[in-house]
Amino acid sequence: MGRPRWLNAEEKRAWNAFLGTYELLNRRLDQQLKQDSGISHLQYVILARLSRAPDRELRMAELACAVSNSKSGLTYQIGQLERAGLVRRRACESDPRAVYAVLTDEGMALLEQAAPGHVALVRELLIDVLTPDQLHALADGLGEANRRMLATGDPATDCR
Amino acid sequence: MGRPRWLNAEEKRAWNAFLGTYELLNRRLDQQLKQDSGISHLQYVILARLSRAPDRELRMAELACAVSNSKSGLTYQIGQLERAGLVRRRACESDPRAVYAVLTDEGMALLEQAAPGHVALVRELLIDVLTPDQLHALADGLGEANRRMLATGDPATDCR
DNA sequence: GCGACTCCGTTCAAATTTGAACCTTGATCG
DNA sequence: CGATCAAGGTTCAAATTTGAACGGAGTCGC
Repeated sequence: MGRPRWLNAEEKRAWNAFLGTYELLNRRLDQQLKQDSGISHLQYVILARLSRAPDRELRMAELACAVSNSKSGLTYQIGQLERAGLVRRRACESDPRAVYAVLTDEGMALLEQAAPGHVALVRELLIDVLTPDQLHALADGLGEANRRMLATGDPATDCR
Repeated sequence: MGRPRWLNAEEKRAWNAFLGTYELLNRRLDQQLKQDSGISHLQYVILARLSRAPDRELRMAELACAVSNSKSGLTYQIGQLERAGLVRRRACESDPRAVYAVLTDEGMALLEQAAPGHVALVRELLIDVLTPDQLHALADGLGEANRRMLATGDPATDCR
């Protein structure tokens, strides 16, 4: 391996924009969701993921992986959501070790109430700011980066 | 305002890829930096930002803004970095309220030691995965989103 | 000079995240 | 069977983040 290949100006620009956009965006989404619906962005993502699953339920490990969260982190969040009545835990009949997180009707209702404002903000702050070409490039490029990291991921490391 | 404009398939793809990539990437960078250099990704970003500043120093508020962090969060991190000898606080002579965070020689040395591996991983996981067109689109698109959020930001809200 | 504001950075308690350790089963192999 | 190892979730303590105060100074208009 030779000398480190530093980032050139455009690469730096892209990298900094990527980091900055995420931080800013995540914070705005968090604030809006908390204010309007009393849940965090992470909780929204969890509820949304469950709502798309068959029977609106998913196993803990699978859900953790789907929202790029750790096992223990998910245990905590599901605990919060359960206390709020938005999610319910269900034991798996075939495998005693497994636990399903199930979206309740209340959870679905909250999600439907929160979604319009959330999506509108995502549009305003990111999606609608991009040109169609940029949107496409972002979907392709980041999609590929995503795929590679998932493929490379140390499987022992929580899927994270 | 009419019915909510939901995200179409490509928009969803872009949005999910964006969120997922950040989560995965940030975690990998964190692990690598902790393992190789004993600092978190956030701490790396702070040190790196300081290293680029005139006299390697920046005021707390400015630094907080530059790394998209909260004031109290930065106070904490600078405390940690100071304990480790990587950063030092300096009072401002002209304004008694102001505090400068200064990168020490040790901090600079650590940064220089950490940088090659860090940059290599950023390349491997993101930059080098993108085509030149995608890189350009990302820099432009996310740069613009970034700019707008900074412009829109409630100035009272910590600059976050 | 006074009052009303704002800015700067810190402090504090509460909420969340992290990572390792742990407890239960499954699965696999002799 | 019995041993070993991996998988699935939870628990726990420690580290970090959050957001709302707070205290001390500047600033501005009057």
